[in-house]
Amino acid sequence: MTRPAEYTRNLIIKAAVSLFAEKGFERSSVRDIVTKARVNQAAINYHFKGKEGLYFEVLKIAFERLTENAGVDAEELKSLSPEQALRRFVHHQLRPVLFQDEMSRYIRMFAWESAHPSKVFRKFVATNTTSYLSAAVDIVRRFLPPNAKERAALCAAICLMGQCNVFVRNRDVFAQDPFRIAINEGFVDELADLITRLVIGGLPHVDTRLTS
Amino acid sequence: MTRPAEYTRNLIIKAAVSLFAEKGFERSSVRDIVTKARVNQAAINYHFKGKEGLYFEVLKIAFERLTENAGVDAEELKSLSPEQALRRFVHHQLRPVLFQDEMSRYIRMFAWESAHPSKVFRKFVATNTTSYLSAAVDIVRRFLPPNAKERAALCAAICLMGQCNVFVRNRDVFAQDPFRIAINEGFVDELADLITRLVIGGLPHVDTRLTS
DNA sequence: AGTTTGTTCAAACAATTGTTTGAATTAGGG
DNA sequence: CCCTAATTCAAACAATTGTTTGAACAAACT
Repeated sequence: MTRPAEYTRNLIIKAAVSLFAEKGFERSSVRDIVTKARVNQAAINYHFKGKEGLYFEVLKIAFERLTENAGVDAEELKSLSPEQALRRFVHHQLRPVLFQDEMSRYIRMFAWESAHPSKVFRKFVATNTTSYLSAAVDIVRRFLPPNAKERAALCAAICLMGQCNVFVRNRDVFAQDPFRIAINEGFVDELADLITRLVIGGLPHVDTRLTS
Repeated sequence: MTRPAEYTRNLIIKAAVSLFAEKGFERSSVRDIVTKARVNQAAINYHFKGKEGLYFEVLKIAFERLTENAGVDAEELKSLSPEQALRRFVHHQLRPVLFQDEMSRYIRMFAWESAHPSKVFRKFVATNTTSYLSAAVDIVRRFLPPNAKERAALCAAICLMGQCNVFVRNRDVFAQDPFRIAINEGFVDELADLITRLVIGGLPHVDTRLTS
């Protein structure tokens, strides 16, 4: 073998994560990916059975890494106060606004998916029993009235993610003309604080009507 | 002239609004549009100088209609209590989850843009002095501490829109498997109530730090 | 050494995209 | 009635997309 297969696979995955995070799945072409990975055109189809296969693999990796190295661990969650847990979570979600590290790229990928889920992603969440929202649901529920319906917690979690994601996706838009927000560490801290306060203040007032 | 030009233009615009609302600008092909409008392939380029020209026209119309027939009018706003105004606004934003009328389609188009602004849209907001966020900013500000920075109001408005938009865009996703939310009038009412309470409860706690 | 197996590569393929072309058609003004 | 200008139309174009092909290649096993 000219070059170990594993090596090429990793090159492709690394390039794919970078591009999928930057512009989402649909807007990333296989030619962009193979160019960035410095591998041959046909490599993606050989190793992953096509672009969608590659994406599925990437999603799997991202989900694993994110759950094992989440902002809040399942047990750690209980040791934290509800507010601390929420604050940590929001910070974690807003990470990709600022940083370009591995975790940020994964979060950003999911942010794109939350805007417009791809076919592959839907298949992915169908096979993965653990919802990618469950962390948010757990965190949110501790603020809700004890008799709040499960569905209310789900909707509140979706709202929470929506608020964070809009900033993650549109990072560069807000940096530009009509807004001119300087995106730096200070801004992210304050934004995280704003969202945290918003949610903490609001959640207890969510009533229990949402039909389950 | 075989058919009045105005007539064809309107056919195209109507079909385009429908498709842009359904899947967004990029995912709507000119062939889909001309098929739906029952006009010739070249008609879009003849009447609008290309797909982007058509979209710009559609955005202009949508923005006009939405501002003149907004959920809350600029003067009407003052006559309403802050809570009433917010509630009306949220309901208005959530409309396309349920209805398929003209206004809903416009709102849905902007919801797509809030997920990933197109080149055309950025040019559009650049030429339109009135921000498409200004209504949300006005509504949100009345809940903020009086000394809250302008930027805090902007961020809070973005959060508000983000919460509504995520449901508008993903309407059919939430209706399906992992969630199975029955999307009906009752659900939308309760969702609007949830978001309204969230925001009302949270906004007063937003502090004034956000650097301007 | 020779064969097999796994991997890379350049090229071509088929499908889809937005746009252009040039002739055909139609309505209105002289 | 004819001529001009506006509009429609079928066809082709150029560019981009994801995928397939078949030869070339390198390592491992017999």
